[in-house]
Amino acid sequence: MLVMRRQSDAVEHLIEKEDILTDTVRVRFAPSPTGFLHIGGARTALFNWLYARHRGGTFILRIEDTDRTRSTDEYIGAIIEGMKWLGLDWDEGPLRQTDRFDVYRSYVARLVEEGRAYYCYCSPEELEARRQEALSHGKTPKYDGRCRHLKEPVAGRTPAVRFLMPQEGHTVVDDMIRGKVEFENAQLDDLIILRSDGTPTYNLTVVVDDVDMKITHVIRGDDHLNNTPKQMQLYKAFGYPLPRFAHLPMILGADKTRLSKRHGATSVMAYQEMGYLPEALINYLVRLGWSYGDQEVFTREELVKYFSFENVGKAAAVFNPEKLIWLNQQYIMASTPEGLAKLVLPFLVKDGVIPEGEALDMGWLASAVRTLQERAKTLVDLARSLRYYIVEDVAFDPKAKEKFLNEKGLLLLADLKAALGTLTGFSHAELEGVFRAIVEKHGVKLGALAQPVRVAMTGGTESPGIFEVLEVLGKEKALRRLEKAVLAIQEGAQGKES
RNA sequence: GGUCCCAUCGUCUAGUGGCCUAGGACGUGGCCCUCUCAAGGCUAAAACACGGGUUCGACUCCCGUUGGGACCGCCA
Repeated sequence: MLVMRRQSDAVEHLIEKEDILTDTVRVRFAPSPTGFLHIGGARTALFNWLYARHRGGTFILRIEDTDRTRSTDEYIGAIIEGMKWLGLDWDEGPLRQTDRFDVYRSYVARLVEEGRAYYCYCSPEELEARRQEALSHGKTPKYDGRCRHLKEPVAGRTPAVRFLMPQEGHTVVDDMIRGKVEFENAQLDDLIILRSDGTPTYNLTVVVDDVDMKITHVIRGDDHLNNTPKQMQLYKAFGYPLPRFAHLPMILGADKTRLSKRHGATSVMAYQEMGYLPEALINYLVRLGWSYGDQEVFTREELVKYFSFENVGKAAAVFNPEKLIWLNQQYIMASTPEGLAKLVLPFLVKDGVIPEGEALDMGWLASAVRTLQERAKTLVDLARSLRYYIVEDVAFDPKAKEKFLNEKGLLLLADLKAALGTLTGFSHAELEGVFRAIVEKHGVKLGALAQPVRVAMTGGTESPGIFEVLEVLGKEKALRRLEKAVLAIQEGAQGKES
C-alpha cells in the first residue's frame, strides 16, 4: 500500500500537479486579425505551443475575426507568416469564426429560450452616454439592466442580446499561474453576446469555440483575467466543464506601460527585417516571464522539455532590446557559416551588394561569413560587413585613410605588395610569414603594417584578422587593392607638395 | 472612480522559512588577451519598495501602505 502511494505520487509529479485533471492537452492561440503578429501575441502563441508540445498535446490556430469592420485577410496572412517564421506550427486550423456564425446564433437562441439571455433595445449611443455619465461622476460604468424584464419589443429598434449575469455569490478563477482569484458576481455586467446586426461578440464566441474545440487549457495574456469570471458564467449556463486557465503576465515597454508602437518595433516580421534569427527571438520571448534556473540559452528541444507553468512568473516584464541583440549574436555565433550564408543572401540583395538572381559561390560566401560571424549582432550587420569582401572597389573611410594610408605606410605596403606577388599560396600561415618578415625588416610592430593593409582591403579600421581577410579576398583582389592604396598615398603626397 | 493583478540590481530573473555576506544574465566601468574590431577570460559598481505582525529565525508566510499595470466596449 505504501509502495503504491509512492508510485502515484511520483506519477503526479511527472505530469505536473496542475494538470492531473486532464489527459489530452488541447490549447489554442486565438489572435484577432486587426493587425500584424506582434511581440505580445507571439509570446502568447509561444507559451501555448510550448505547453502543447511539452504535453504531447494539440495546438490550434483560431482566427477571431468576429469584428468584421476591423478584421482583414491581409492581417490573417501576416499572422500566419509570423507564426511560420517563428516555427510555431499548429496542428489544427487556421479556423475562422466568421465561418461559424450559425453555430453561435444557435447557442444564443438556446440561452434566450432558457431565460438566461434577453433582448436589449438600448442603442449604442444611449449606452455610451450612460457610461460617460457614470464615469464623470466617478461611478463604475455598468449596465443598469433596464431591458432585463422587458416583455414587449421596442418598436423601431433591432435588439442586441445580453447574457443574464448572476448577481449573487462569487466566481473563483483557479489560475495555473496566479492561484485562486475571487470576483463578486455583483460586479459582473450583463454582457452583450449578440450584436444588433446579428454577429456574435468575443465573450460568447471564445467560450463556444473553446467548448466545441475541446480546449483543455486557456493560455492567454492577463489582460483577460477580468473577463474570465464572465466567461465562466457562460460555461456554467451552457452546462459545460471548465478548462484550466493560465494568465500570462504582460510585456511592457521601457516606460512600463503596455508594449506598443511607441516603444519601437512590435511586429514580429519587423525583427526579421532587422536581421534577427527566429530562434533568438523565441529564446528572448520565453525568458520574459519564464525561467529555468540560471540557464539563458536554450535549444528548442530544451524549451519543449523544460517548459512548465510552475516556472512562469507573475510580474509583468519590460522588453529589453539589448538582451535580444546579445541573444541574437549568440545564435549567430552558434550557426553554421553555410546556414548563415543562405540567410544573409536576401540582405545582400537588398543592400545592392549583389544583383538579384546572381549566382554567388556559396562555399566562398560561407568562408567569408565564418570570419565575420562572431562580429555580427544581426544579419543586417553581417551583410554590411560582407560588402567589402564582395564588391570590386572599396571606398576609404576618410579618417582611416588619413591615419594609415600615409607615407609612413607607403614603404611597408610597397614591400608587402612585392612579397605577396611572389607568393605561390595564399594561406593564413604563409601570409603571416610574409608579414612577420617585413615588420622585422623595418623594425616595427605588426600593427604598423596590419592597419594600413586593413584600410587598403576593407576601407576601414575594423575587420576580422588581417590574414583571414586576405585569405578570403584571394591574391588577385588583394593585390589590386594594395596597388590602389599605394596610388592613393602617392596622390596624397603629390597633393601636399603642390 | 470601481474591480482585479503585480512588486528582488537600470532590465530579465534565481530564491518555495535557516543553504543569502541575496546567485546568474543583459547593459555599464576596469583589467587581461590582441594586428583593428569583436569574441573570450577575470573583475567592479548595482536590488529584496515601505511599515507592522507570525516565527527561535524572514527576500520567502499574513496584514496594511505606497507604487506600477490591466480591465471596466454592440473591440478582442
